[in-house]
Amino acid sequence: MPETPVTHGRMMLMYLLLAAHPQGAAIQETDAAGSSPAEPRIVAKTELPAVVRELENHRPRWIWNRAQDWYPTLLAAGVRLERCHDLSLCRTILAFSEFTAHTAYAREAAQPSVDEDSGLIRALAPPPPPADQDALFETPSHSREPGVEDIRAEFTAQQDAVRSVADGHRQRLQLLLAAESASAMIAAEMQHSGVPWQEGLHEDILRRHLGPRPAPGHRPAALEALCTELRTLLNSPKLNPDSPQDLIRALHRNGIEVTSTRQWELKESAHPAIGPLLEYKKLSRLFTANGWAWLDAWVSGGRFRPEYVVGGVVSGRWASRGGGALQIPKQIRGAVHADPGHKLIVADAAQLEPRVLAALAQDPKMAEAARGKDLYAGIAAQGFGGDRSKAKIAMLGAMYGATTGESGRLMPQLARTYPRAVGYVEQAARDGEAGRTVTSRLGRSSPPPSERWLRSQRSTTAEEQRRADALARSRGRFTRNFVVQGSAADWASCWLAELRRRLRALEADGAPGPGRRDGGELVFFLHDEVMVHAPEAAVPACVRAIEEAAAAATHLLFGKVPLEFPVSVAVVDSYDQAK
DNA sequence: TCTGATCGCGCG
DNA sequence: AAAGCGCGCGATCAGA
Repeated sequence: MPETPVTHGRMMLMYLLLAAHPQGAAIQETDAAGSSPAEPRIVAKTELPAVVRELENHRPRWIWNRAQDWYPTLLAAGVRLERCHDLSLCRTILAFSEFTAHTAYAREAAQPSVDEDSGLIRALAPPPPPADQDALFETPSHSREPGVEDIRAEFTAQQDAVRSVADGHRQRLQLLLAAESASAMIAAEMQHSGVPWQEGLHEDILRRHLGPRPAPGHRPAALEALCTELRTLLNSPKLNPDSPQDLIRALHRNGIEVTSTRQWELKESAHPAIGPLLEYKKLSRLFTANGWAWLDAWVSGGRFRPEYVVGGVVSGRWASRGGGALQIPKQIRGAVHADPGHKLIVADAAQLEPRVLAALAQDPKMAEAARGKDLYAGIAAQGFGGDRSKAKIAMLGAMYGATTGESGRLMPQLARTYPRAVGYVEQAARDGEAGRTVTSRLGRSSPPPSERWLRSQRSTTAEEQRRADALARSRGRFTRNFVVQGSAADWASCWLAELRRRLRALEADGAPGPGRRDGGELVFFLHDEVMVHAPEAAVPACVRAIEEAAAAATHLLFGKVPLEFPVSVAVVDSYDQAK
């Protein structure tokens, strides 16, 4: 492998392709244009971590199909990398972005059938199931793993596509691709570190609410007692409260006229059975979703290790698989607990989405309302007679497309005060209804309408037309929300990436030592919230890093704007102490 | 007995 | 107090 290229005294960025090879892996240097001065180096799987660690000294950008294929193994071997380009995630963005819609790349990439056997096509499909023990029935794979030439070709094609984007949009798109790739690394690193979780504390919570762990197939004592009580109160000795059908029949027999068994509807009734029923539902949820079985399945060695799916939501948000990582209930957050000598730093971007909307729409009046820490209070003062809850409902209604109820009624009032902000989401809704796509700040576009949707819009009969209109409005609500949620996801990705960079720098600043990590570690991310697990001594520096990263993200997305994106930071021992 | 849809609820 | 976005997941239920 050649020395780090140096030009005019400035270090040039080195790109290293990393691809599968029959003998393990192939590594090849390349430049931004995709040409390579040397032959690939073939490395055995067992040697890979050492080789990669050595090459990392050149601070290259690693180009791979999916971070998920390579990075977890490297992390397990103690290798952390600085930057990468995740072709698979970037492909998905470039295939649908309006910024690249004019390119041949997008036309081909958006057609999954075109290159069925490049292996790269998996970018557009769900990832393959985890390797199964059932290798006997392995389907003959017609999509081979992409080799180093495939990787290079894809990288070159992506670079070409990005280069052809108009000035202004190009920089945003480059930022999005870099942030998305950084997210892929962060997700792998979080999976590796896990969320600090004290099983004992979790079990305490379960015992307190449910009683001791029941035998398999049985309800815990607290649920059993409530079930008995409900059967008596509803005169239904065989009632299964877990069955909505069974339950609704029993409720009707007792004169409780509900159309569903949702809690908000049940709360309307004053029947003596409602209290215990709501209690049953609450505890049942705890038992089935985050009870002992969950603890067995997902927590080990004091860590909760979920799987994050970067780009798993079309808007750019992360999704997760297994363990419901993005739905940790408030009820059990007490089990998320810092290690001895450590703290959890929990930070969230206050009212991120409405602030993003104000910046997107460049609404001066709403920017003014956002001057203080509490945007909803600002909006309330300007147009809702100081009523914060009304202001919040109106704002959420604007971003989600509410038409009825209080939220819908408040919309005209909001539109009068903030014509630009409301106009922005209204335009996005009209675009969606007309079948057009919409785009986030950094260039992630909503998917085009499906064939079925387009067919429905050409319907003729009155009944069909009515349904088609409903579908159009539904798509309008989606695109209306997409511009806000997607741009907020853009902001959050930049925040994460900037924070990761700063935390790495803190580590480097510390006294040297083998395997030393005292700069604080990102352990959790939830749309607009991050959690850093840090030694107490590092807490102040980590808090600064979080705040600086937020300011950096704001500047990266919007440049100089008269608008702040404040983060609220809590330094705590356990997650339930935050907020 | 298995599979996919539906309900309901957790999170932002 | 209650209808409008995005998700994952477990239990139940309908249909094969």
